[in-house]
Amino acid sequence: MNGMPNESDKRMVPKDEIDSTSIEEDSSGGSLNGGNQVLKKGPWTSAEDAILIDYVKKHGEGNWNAVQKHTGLSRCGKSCRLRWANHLRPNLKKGAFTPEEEQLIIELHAKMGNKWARMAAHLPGRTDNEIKNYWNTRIKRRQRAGLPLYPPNINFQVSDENQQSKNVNEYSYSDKQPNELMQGSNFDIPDITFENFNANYGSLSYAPPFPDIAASNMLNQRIGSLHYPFTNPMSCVKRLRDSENLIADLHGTDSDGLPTYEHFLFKSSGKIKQTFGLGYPYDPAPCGESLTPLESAVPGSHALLNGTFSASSPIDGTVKLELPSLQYTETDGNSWLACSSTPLEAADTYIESPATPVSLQSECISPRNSGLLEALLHEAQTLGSAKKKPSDKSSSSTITPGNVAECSGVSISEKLDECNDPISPLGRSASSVFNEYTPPISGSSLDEFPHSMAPSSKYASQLR
DNA sequence: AAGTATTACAACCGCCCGTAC
DNA sequence: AGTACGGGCGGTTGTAATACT
Repeated sequence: MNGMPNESDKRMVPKDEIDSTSIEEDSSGGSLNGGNQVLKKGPWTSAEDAILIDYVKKHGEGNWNAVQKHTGLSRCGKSCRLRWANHLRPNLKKGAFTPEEEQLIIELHAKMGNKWARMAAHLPGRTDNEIKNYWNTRIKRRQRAGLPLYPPNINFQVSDENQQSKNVNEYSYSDKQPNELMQGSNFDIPDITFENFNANYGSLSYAPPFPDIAASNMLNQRIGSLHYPFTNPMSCVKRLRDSENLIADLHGTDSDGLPTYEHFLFKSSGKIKQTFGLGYPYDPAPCGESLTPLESAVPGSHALLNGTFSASSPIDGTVKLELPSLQYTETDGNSWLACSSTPLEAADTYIESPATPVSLQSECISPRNSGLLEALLHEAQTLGSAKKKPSDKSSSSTITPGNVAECSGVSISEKLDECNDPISPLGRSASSVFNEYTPPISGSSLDEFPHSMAPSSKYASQLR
């Protein structure tokens, strides 16, 4: 953003467009409209911009299809609308997002999910597209960094009216499309706040403790379908509840000192459950589908046992990954879930590259970025490296979904125990789970990655 | 230092949906 | 009911910047 030239100063203009002396003459990528006039596609020229601006000044916004008629502009109405909305309209704020804006985006995304336009309404001068692009790059960056999407101190506060009539166990989101629910009249955006976000700005501590990341990623991948489908808050809660049952099933109790999921996932209350259930029906594998704990861990009984996720066997008919509206795994920097990779990352691990190892090396902070995100990433890296140093034996530990491993000779369960996270939802249960369900593997680091287990080229490059 | 590969970002397009007529 | 239009969003592409060899 910062490094990019201002759109108005230096637009990307195809070569075949540069020499164009007339917009009417330019037919790059065009198509015929009803009047057999070639509608131009591709980047707008300054001349076109001027025409459009002039038109809007005279006629106002709207009726975009009339632009072509009135001005002779060889652009379809929609193209005019987008151009105006995203680039030409006044009060557009260009340039990098400020830390405050970044924070707000995170907060809004936690509330709304991928409702870019609605988010843009809260960010004066910003467009939905701009926010979307920002978010997508942020997602990618944080995925690679192994960081959770949301800061730990995100606080989900759901107003009472959001609880309404539904019991947390009653909701059904599998029979509704996301938009139906998101945009439905009954949908209320929960009050989500970043508790002490500003105060903690410089001391965010939600970064995954890196010595644990391998194990936790294995956890993701083993019992990890608990994580994978966490593409929406509701599913997350439900899955957490399922995982709670998992623990109970595996250990006969869910009360052996372990905090409830709500406890460490939400600072405020469990009210969130119902509301988000209405708002985020993206879960590809609704927990209500009565998967047994083991089935949850091994959807389709084949996805995880061999460590590979079969795209041909979507958990619930679709594996399309919706950007999560919430990542419940990161409410507490010390939480077990936070010490694991992000759900999205887990999902990515499954979907994008089943053999993807998870590197502990966080992406370096981009010098082109500044502000909140950088602070978060930097903090994560700092903490990660700090915690990684003392024992070092798990440094650079990587895992593959197909190989729940002993990293550097340390078993996963041991690593989990090392994690020794008192507030882990699984606590030692996690290691027990591993003991029960994970075969030993070898391999210890990304560098030592066997060729056959090498990450996809895409990820390999990203992990560099 | 130069060439190449990768990444980040901006911008556009296409599909879909809701609404108004 | 059908159509036109506006709007939302996911996906894709092109370019500049950066990293790597």
